[in-house]
Formats: sequence, C-alpha cells, structure tokens
Amino acid sequence: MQNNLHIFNSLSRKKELFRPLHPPFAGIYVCGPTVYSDTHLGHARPAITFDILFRYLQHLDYKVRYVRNITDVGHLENDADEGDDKILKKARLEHLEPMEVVQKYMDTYHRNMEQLNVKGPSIEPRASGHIIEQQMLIKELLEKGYAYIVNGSVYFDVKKYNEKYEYGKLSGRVLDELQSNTRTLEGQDEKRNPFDFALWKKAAPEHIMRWPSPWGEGFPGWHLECSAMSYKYLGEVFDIHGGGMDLQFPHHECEIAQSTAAHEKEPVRYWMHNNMITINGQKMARSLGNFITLDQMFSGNNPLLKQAYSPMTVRFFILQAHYRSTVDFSNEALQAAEKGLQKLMKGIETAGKLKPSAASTVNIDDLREKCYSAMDDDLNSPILLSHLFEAVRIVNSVSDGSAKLDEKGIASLKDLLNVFTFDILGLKNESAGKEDEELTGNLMNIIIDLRKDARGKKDFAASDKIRNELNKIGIILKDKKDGVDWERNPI
RNA sequence: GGUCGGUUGACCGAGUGGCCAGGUAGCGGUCUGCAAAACCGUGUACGGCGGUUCGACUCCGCCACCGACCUCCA
Repeated sequence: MQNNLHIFNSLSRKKELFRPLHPPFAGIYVCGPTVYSDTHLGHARPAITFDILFRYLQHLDYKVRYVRNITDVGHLENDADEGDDKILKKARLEHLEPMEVVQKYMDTYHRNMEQLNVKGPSIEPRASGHIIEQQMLIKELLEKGYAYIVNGSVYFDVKKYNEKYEYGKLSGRVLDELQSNTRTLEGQDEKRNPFDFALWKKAAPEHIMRWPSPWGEGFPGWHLECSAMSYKYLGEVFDIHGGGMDLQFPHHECEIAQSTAAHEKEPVRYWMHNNMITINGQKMARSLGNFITLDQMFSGNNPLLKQAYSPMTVRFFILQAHYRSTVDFSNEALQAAEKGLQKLMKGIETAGKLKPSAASTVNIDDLREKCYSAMDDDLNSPILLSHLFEAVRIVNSVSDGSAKLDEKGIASLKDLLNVFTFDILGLKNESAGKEDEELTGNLMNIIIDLRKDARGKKDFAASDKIRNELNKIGIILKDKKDGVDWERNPI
C-alpha cells in the first residue's frame, strides 16, 4: 500500500513518511481522558486531531486499530506518597462510589464526542479492567531489575533504566538536569530517586479503590496502564502513539521506559502530540480554573461565552488551526468560524444543484491533488480548508455562470467536497433538517399575517387564494375570534 | 533557573528565500425595483536591531515580549 502521508514525529522532531509496520494494518494508541470531571474544550483537541488521523488512514484503505483508553483508576493528584487518586477524591466529594463517578463522566465524554462527530475508537480499554495485565508488566519489570519494592509499593528505577537506555529522549530531557531541577515534594522518602515513579501503590486503609497483588493490596500507577493496554491490543511495537503535548513529560516518557524495559524494544514508531487550546494566551486547564466545558460551549452557559456555539462550529474552529499550534479561544474567532462553516455548507448544498455545461473551464483534478497534499503534509487541516473554500468558490462561480463544468467535472467537484469535508474532516451539516419545525412555524406566522393584511384591505381574492393553496398542500387554516390557528391535515 | 516553542494585516490563522494562503470584518464594483446572497477588485501583514544574499517575513546573531513543559493537566 502506497501513501505519501508525512507526520511529524515528536521523537525525531521531523516530518517522516508514514510507513506502518504491518501494512495494510495500522495501529494507533491515544491517551484518553481521566474521567473525574466534565469534558472541556481542551479534550476536544486530541479527540478531533486523532479522529482526523483515524479517518484519513481509513480513507487511504488502511485497516486501522485505534485504541483510546479511559483512565478510571490510578491517576494521582501528584507523585507524592499521599497523593490522592483523582477519581477517589471526587467520589468522596460527591458521596458516590468511584465507579459512579467514572460512569457519569465517561457518559458525558461519550455524549460530547458524539456531538462533535468524533468516531469511537476500535477499542476503548479501561485501566480498571486491566489490573492483571498491569501486574504482569510489574512482575516483568521486577524480574528484569528495573523496579523495586518498598513497603508494599513498587517503583520504577529510572537511574537503572538510564544505564542501558535513554530516559528523556522524547521530551529532550537529560537525567542529570532532572535530578538537580526536581522540586522537593513531601513524602518521597520511599523512592530511591525523586524522578522514580510509582508502578503500584500500597492502598491506605481508607482507600476504597484497591486490588490484591503479590505486593499487598493497592492500585496501579498512572503511567502503567498505557504501557499494559497498548501492549495487549497493539503488541510490543506499534505504529502511532498520540496525546496532548502536556503528556509528553512525564507520562509518555515513563511509558517508553516501562515498555522498553519490559520488552527490550522501542514501543512506538511515530509519536504525535497535539498542542493546547489557550484562553487569553494561557492554557485552558481544569487546574487553572479557566476552562469551558463542552456542554457550556454548546449551550452558551458560561460567563466567557457571548453565545452558544454548535458542535460543528467548535470542530471547524479547531480544524482551522494546525494541530501542533496553540489555538487561542475568543468569541470573535468562534463567530468567524461559525460564518465560515456556514459558507462551506451552503457551498456544498449549491454544488448539488449545478447544471452541467458542454465543457469545463476549471480543473478539479488539480484541486483534488492539492487537498491530498495538504492532508499528507502532517494533517494540515487549515490548508485543506483553504482548498475547500476554493472549491466553494468554483461552485458559486459555476452557479452564477462565470465558470463552467461538464457533467464529469460537477460529479468530481461534489465528490471532492463530500469526501474531504464529511469523510475526512468529519464535519456535518447541522442546519439540514434541524430547525424545520421552528422554521415551519415562523413561515406560517408570516403567511397568516399576509392573509390578515389582505382581509383587512378586503382583498378576499388574495386571502382565499392563500387559504386554498395551503389546503392543497395539506394545511388547514381556522379563523377564530382571537386569531388564526393552523394544523396539518392528516391525510 | 533549565528545556522547548511562539511573536504574521481590524480579528483568527497558514506558509514560503524572489509569485497566491484561507476564514471573518471593512471598502469599491457587478448583479438586483430595494435588500440579501454570489461574483470581481481592494488594503504598503510579517516583534526590534544587525548580518548573510542580486533578493528575507522566510537563513544567522543579538535583544524584547509571550507561552508550554520541568508537579496533576488533553
């Protein structure tokens, strides 16, 4: 299978031609959310970025296995020994079972993803469902001498690992520097070195998320799940690993260390990292308290929002920037995106009504090539969109006669718009059919008002015509004392 | 403090050693009874200062400012 897709590999810091290990198969692992709170705008970025990758690889006829996990245990507030599990903390706060918290926010995440038209992954494994696999990995690491047990917890020995392998290669960090720069956290006594990280944590007596293990009752560390689950579903070495840039260190670095140490192989061939969404120039994050949840985006119910923005407006907004750039939230930018999206959708509707000419004055094949080039250049969605607007310009020109297309050209143009807009960028036409009921009501009000004017002027010919014509299409008007009612005639 | 990245026109946002991004808004025109839409045209954009070059927004150096990561974060 040939393709010309180049992706920026965070590991080499270069664009590389994508060649999967076992064509026609392609394996992708992306870090999903920790489900302890509402899904926010920031979550939409990786979801959409890797949705585009998933869709494009499928379009190129790869058999893609896309694994995106749900973290439902093990994500600690910090690396200190008494660091709380995020989910556990939330459960205590809301007086819920931890798994009730997980269910609630996982459902929200799924609902929001569906609204954004993000395709579900092939497999969506949960950390809590892979405790055995995680323990197996720990055993392997202990046997190979890359982990040590202290007081019922197990830690990864970064220094030992760094003797044979290179810790920090993904994030460009050098262990010596890390050592001197690590901030001192309370309660790190158990670890041999501050940059060692937990594979298994002993559960305190009051800790309710706990599993038995050879090292005592406890729970897995955060970094471990991704190594265990990617290995289980994609193998020792797989093609693409994605996630947010903020996960590069320490999460992905630790993942590489765990997997490499256990399997003696580099686990990932292409690392891809999406950039952050900022608000007023700062990262949007729960911990900064400046985030907007997706439900708020869609309803407009947040002081930072001047209006509601539809899921497709949000998707289009995100696609207008390249995934490796930061994109700054503002109402003006969202409003511009809303208008742009409308223009694109209207253009596609117009494309369906074009009349063919005998010959063509524009070349659609060239444009198609450009669209592919844009996608092949590290998923350059903003450039692709600019080409789609060029396509829309052609549509409108043909529509008002300043350009001509033959039947084949029109078919090709329509196909291009459909494939790239809907299949690959995953946009959809939200206005189609949506507000029909509301529109009908408004139209009827206008018609009834016109008829009232006619009757006021004793123009009964006009008023009767309105009533009769409506009758013909199954709408019955009823003149009452206090106004006019209408209903559909049940034919 | 360390590491990395950014600074593009009214706003958002691509990109490149010499030519065009694109969207939104503005202005002028075509069309139209009026309007809208659409189409055409339009704006001396590339943080500052030097350097390399026939030519730099694009390469190099310095400076300023902003941000990310180094602790959890998509």
